[in-house]
Parts: sequence; structure tokens; C-alpha cells
Amino acid sequence: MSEEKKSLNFLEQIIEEDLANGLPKEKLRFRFPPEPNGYLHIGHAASICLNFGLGLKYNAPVNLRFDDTNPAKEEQEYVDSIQHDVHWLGFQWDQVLYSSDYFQQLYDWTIALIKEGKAYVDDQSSEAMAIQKGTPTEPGTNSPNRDRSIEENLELFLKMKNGEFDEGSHVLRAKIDMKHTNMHMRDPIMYRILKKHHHRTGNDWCIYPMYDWTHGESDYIEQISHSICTLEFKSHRDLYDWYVDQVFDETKLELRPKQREFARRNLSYTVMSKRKLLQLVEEGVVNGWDDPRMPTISGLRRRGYTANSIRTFSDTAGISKRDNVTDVALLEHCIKDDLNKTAPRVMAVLNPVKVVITNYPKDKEEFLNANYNDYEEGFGSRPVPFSKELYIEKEDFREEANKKFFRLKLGKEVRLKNAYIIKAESCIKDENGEVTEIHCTYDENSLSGSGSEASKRKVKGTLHWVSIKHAEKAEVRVYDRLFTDEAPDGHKDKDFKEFLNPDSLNTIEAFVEPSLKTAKELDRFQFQRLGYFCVDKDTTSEKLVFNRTVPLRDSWAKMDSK
RNA sequence: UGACCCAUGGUGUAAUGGUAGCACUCCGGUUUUUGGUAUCGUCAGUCAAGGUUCGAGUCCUUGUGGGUCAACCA
Repeated sequence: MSEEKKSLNFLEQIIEEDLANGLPKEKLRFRFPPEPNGYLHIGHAASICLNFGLGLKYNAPVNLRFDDTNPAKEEQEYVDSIQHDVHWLGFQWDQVLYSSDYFQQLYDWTIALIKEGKAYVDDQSSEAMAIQKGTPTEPGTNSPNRDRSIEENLELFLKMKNGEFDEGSHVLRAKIDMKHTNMHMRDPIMYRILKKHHHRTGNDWCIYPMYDWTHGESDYIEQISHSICTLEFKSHRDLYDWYVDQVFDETKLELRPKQREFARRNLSYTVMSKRKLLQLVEEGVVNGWDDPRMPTISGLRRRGYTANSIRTFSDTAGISKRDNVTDVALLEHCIKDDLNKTAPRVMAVLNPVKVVITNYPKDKEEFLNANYNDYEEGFGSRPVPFSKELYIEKEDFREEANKKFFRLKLGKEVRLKNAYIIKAESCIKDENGEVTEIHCTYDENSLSGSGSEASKRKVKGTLHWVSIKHAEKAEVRVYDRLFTDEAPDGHKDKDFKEFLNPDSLNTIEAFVEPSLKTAKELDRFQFQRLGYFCVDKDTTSEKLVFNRTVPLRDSWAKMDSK
């Protein structure tokens, strides 16, 4: 077997290099470390696919670790949704862990640090400390509390821990270098007082460790070999390393975790920051985190995206260190490609106009056999009812049209998919000139698949349809892009909401073939000639609701608009 | 007037000093009982200037452009 040689991304290259330099393969371990303060989005999917993908590739464990050091923002609801989303994406973690699992260990290490004179309690206001911190171009100055005695620091920190101080009154700082060119090294805060209930540790603690003090140590405890995060943490790396240095014990555990950074994945025509997504939810611009227009995992799932398509998208888009805006067309391509292979084809009419087949017996009805997929095995078939009165799409009929129009026009023939060839004879219009009824005749020997000479006749154009008498009514939610601009948050002087697309949701009453009556939530279909649709969770036994996942490519619409 | 990171077709990525490739998008042909799919094809790229080298997208220098860093957020 010749295996195609696949090029490695820069992180895989780093791993290969580490392996070549003697890192045993069994030591490889990764983690996905979300803060449970919101819902996961397609950008997180990139990180999930990357970390879990590395786990699969190197047969290494991957932990799901909740970075829960700020009880003010975190909730169990988010923990649950994140676990659900990671699972749904198809990945299996080694362990579910929480940074809060390490609060005691972190505290013990902190005491040791204080005893070494490497940390001190500061009781200045945050404003005073901000001034002393300097700026990126100017060095900072030392805090007047920087040289407190070890005894005093120990005593004050204990009081912090015991709740004897108010929130905001004291912090513990690492004693590093106030003149460091990296702002993060200017005596960063390790602990702050937060008298808040934590979703896991309850009221056990009133001091909480900061991200930097927690993250590298958590990686060290879990023996994560490669701690992969996004680019904005690059400047935290010095601090990450400094903190790991404080506790790293070569004699016990040889593995020293390393942080490496990649560029977050951006998508055109949407926004990705949690803050902005939250704003859309809170202001009612969308209907919740799982609104099918949202770039959240839950939104994409409800929209009809498959886990497979999202994984393919992440793989295809790749990773690097450059800022990027990936064309949403790539995501759409991935779902169309997946659904093309997997979705059964059915018929639904979104904008109906009535067709009467004048030479078809009045009370006759036939159940025609229709394949769920004409070109692939294994999809099976179902009966589709046919009768004298049908619906077709309004835009599939014109009284007159040029020969580029392959659809129904007066005096011309067209095939009804899975049924007969019909010919338009006349039409009835209302007072506005709008066509309300099309009268056709049918060729009774032309039934699809009957094998007759007439059935083999070539007619240009095949239309989908439903029998009026048998059709099910359904609500169809037709989605368009949420924003009209490629990079809605890329304009310095304009708010991203100025670019909201007023037509991002169009709800219509449609008619679908009766076989769809029993469809269940998340069942996915191709509505022939229209697009891919899935059953929404709002569906009840009385009412079917579909979401349009993505339309089919429509080269006629392109041609027609020219 | 700082430190650090980044720069390849319209977009996203590959080429690890040796033929600039792949995918998406766009455009066109063929096939088609979905104007879908499939299939074939076209257009299109190494930020700039120097340097090293037989040879530079890749290494060096200097520019230019973009990004990140001054939360008791992560």
C-alpha cells in the first residue's frame, strides 16, 4: 500500500522534533481547556479537532479540562453544554478535569513560593498598581509592598484565605521584574479575593488563582506535553515558563510542559468573540445560543451541520500562525459534500402554485415509487402520492420564456420528478396578474421508470412537486448569512451590528410530501432541487418545522440574474 | 517611540535551500429524469529592496504592512 505523504502542520513538526530529540512517544499528552463561561463555537472546534486529532494521530490521551478559576463567570450549564458538544463532534477524552481540582495543590505551592521570597501580598488599590505597572514602552516601578517580610506575607496571605479581608483589598503577587519588557512579567497577580460561590468548590475558597498561575501548573500536574493555545497567549509564555520553573522537579517527573500558540480560526460573514455572540443573544438579535444562524457548535448542529462536516472543515482549513478569515463558503462546501453523500432526496414545495392536470381522472390517486437516491445504492424508496391537483414552485412556471428556461411554460413539456411528463396548456391569473392556477395535460404513458417508449422521451427540465390533497404543511425557516459584511467586526469606526442582515431569517409555510410526517429532530434531507434541510427541535406532532441548512448550488439563478 | 509574532493566487493552506502544489471561490466545457452531483478545464500567488548561494518562498540585513501586550478575565 502506498500511503500518501501528508505534510505536517507546524505543531506536528514541533512534536516530531521533540520525538526526534528523545521525548518518548508515550509521554505525549494533550488537553482542551475551555473556560465554562459560554457556548463553544466553530473557532473552538478548530482547537478541539487539533488537540483531539493529535491524540488520535499519536495515540496519546487528551484531557478535557475546565479552566474554572473565576467563579463570577462560570456555570454548570456551560460545563454540560461543552461536554455535550465535544462528544457530539465525535471525540473521546481521557479524563474530565477541572482547574479547581488543583486549588489545594496550587495553594501549597504558593506557600512555598512565599517562603522563598518569590511572592508578596499587595494591598494597594488596583489603580495604584496599574500606574506602577508602566506601559508597553515604559518600565514599571516597584510596589511599596514588594519588600514585606516573609512572615508578614505569610500572615497576610493566610488572612486573605480565611476571608478576613474584603474583595479587592489584597492580592498576592509574584515577585519577578517590574522593568521587564513583557508586561506580564511585571509582578503579576497570582491570587485575588472573590467571595463568590464556585460551581464545584462551593464556598470552600474565597481566594482564587489567576489564569497564568493555574494553567501551566495544571498542565504540569496532568503531565501535558504540548499545551496548545491561541496566539494572544504568546506573551504569556514567559510567565507560563517562569511559573512552571518554580515547581518543576526534574528528579520526580521528567516532563516539562511547553506552551505553543496557533492563530484562532475566523469565519467570514460572522463574528466569533464570546462577548459579541453573547450580545446577540442578550439583545434578542438571535433566538439563543443555538439559533441556527449562530456560529456556535449548538447553532450549527441545529442548522443541520454534521459533526463530520465540521471535522472536515477544520482539517481542510488547517492551522498556522497568521491572522486569517476563512471563507464561509468552505464550511458550506463541507456540509454540502457530506449531505450529498448521506441525505435522502425528498420533495417539498416552498412557494407553491397550483397545477391542475385536466386529463387526469378527478378522484384518482396513485402511489408512485420514488427512490431516496437515484444514483446510490442502499437508500431505499418510498411511495409518493400523485393526483389531479399538485403544487409546483411558482418560479418553475412562466407563461413565456426563452429557450434557456428549462421549466414549465405554455405549450411546452416538462417532467415531474418520479411521475409523468406534463404540458402547460393555459393559466388563470388574479386581478394583479399573478398566476394562480396552471392547467396542464399529462402523457399517461410517460410514468418514470415504467420502461415505456413514452417514459424514455427526453424533455428538458424536471420539476419537483407535491400532491395538494396529500401534502403536509410545514414551517420552513430559510436562513441567510447573519451579516452582510465579510468581516463585520473588522471596521474600526463601525459597530459590527450595523452589518446585520435584515433578511437572515425568512419563515415560510411550505408543503412537503407525506412521508416526512414521521421525521424526527435532526433528520436531514435534500429537498430536491432546493437544498438540504433538517427537522428543527420546535417540531411537534401537530407541526413540522424544518431549517434550511444550505441551499443547493443554483447555476440557473446566477444565469437568470445576469 | 518598546518587546514579541506574522507576511505565498480572491480565501485557506503546502513546498523543511532544488519543478510554487492542494482545497474553496469565480468563470467555462461534458454528462445528467435534481439547472444538483460527477467530471474536465481556464484565470490567478511568494510584500519590497539588498545580501549569502551553483540555486532563495525558504537563510541574513533593512524597510513596508498587519497583529499582540498595560483586566483583581480566560
